Amino acid sequence: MAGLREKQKADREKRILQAAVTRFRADGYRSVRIEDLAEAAEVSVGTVYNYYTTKGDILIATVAMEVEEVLEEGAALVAAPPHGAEKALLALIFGYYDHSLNYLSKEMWRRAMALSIEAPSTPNGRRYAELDRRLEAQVAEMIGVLQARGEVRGDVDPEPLGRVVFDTLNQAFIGFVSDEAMTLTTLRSNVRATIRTLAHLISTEAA
Amino acid sequence: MAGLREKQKADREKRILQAAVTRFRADGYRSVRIEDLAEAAEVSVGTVYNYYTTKGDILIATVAMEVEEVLEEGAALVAAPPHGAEKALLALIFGYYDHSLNYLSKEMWRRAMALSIEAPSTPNGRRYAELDRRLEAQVAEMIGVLQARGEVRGDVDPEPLGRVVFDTLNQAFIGFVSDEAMTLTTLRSNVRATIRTLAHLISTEAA
DNA sequence: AAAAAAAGTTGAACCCATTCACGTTTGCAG
DNA sequence: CTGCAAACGTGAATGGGTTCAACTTTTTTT
Repeated sequence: MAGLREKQKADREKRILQAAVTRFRADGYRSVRIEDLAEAAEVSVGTVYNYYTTKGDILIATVAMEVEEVLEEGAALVAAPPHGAEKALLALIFGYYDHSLNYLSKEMWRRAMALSIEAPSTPNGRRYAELDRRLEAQVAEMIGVLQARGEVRGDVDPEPLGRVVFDTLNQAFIGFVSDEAMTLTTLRSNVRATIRTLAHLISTEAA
Repeated sequence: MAGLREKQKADREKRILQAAVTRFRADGYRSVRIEDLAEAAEVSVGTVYNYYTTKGDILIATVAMEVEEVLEEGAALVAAPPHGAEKALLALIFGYYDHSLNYLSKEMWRRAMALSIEAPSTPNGRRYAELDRRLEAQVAEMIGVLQARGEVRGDVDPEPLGRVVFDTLNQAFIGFVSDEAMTLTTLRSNVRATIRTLAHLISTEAA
């Protein structure tokens, strides 16, 4: 299991990914050449391609790290959401947003999203789609919890609703990364307006 | 106005766009080289770049043609929507969908959408975003009409609701073009499920 | 109508992501 | 410990979008 070869492989992969996270953020995804990464990771260009099938693949790997963390934080929130549909949904969504620039720049997000649309059937595309699916499921799960608590109308199915909420937060996020000047504060405020309307519709009449 | 130079310019641009629509659909966006388009349009590679700043730009021009037509058809529907929120919204959305493959293949849509996300601040990206904005506004407009007719609850703002509906139909469409095997029938049925839930929430209680 | 300016065309050169034929290292059998 | 096979690393070559300096054509000026 832990032969020399295995160890070297793990080492090289880690060095490449590390170089990618650093350089992509520092110099921008586009302007980093594979040759730069190879140099920083002390391997050859060919070797980079031995570990990642495309440049975009390296990016997806870093996005995946980010989203995995976000999902974990989200799970904690879903276990005990704040009271009220609006507050609870916004807490979850803002958690996603606030975390989103930890490892990734807006440019990196744009490229990653573009990639997932453009090449959905590649391993990378599938991987990104899978992350989206899990985020969507988490939103639906939270709606289910709120429903069980009697804070959301019982006559709606959490699954399509989760999709609607996810599509909304996702599209707002695309708007955010598409505009270099937009702050997280503005993003939050944009999405709050939309979610408020939705929350109003699905809340039990108590409001 | 109609000097020789103007005429030649219009001619060349039309030939390039025509070549693009034809070749992109026939051979796939990716496998068509700029040199191919240049040859088909009887100009040089450099001239193609004189009319369109990137390959993606040529694509956006064809997408724009398609969406302009769709908006026109949509306007007719908005003027006199079918009765009931669900029916009316679905009629509008299905109109969009049914038209979508007239000039464009799924691959072309994927690339165009990816482009709009990846390069939102280029003229092309802006242009695509503008088309999205107009589609969204049209959905909101229809909701407004339904509200005026008393078929949609008066206590909701059509604008955020239009955004939610648009985000939903857009995301479903992305799912459609991401899966070469998916039929329009399946797309319709997917979106029907989600829109039904939304329509249920916003309809006047009469239901 | 000749000359100069303006506008547009051209295709070879450039840049990079990606590939691939070849060399090197590791694991393992004898 | 030796030698072979498999796995892996290497970097020069390839392909295609994009750029740009030189050349043509159209328009304007005199």
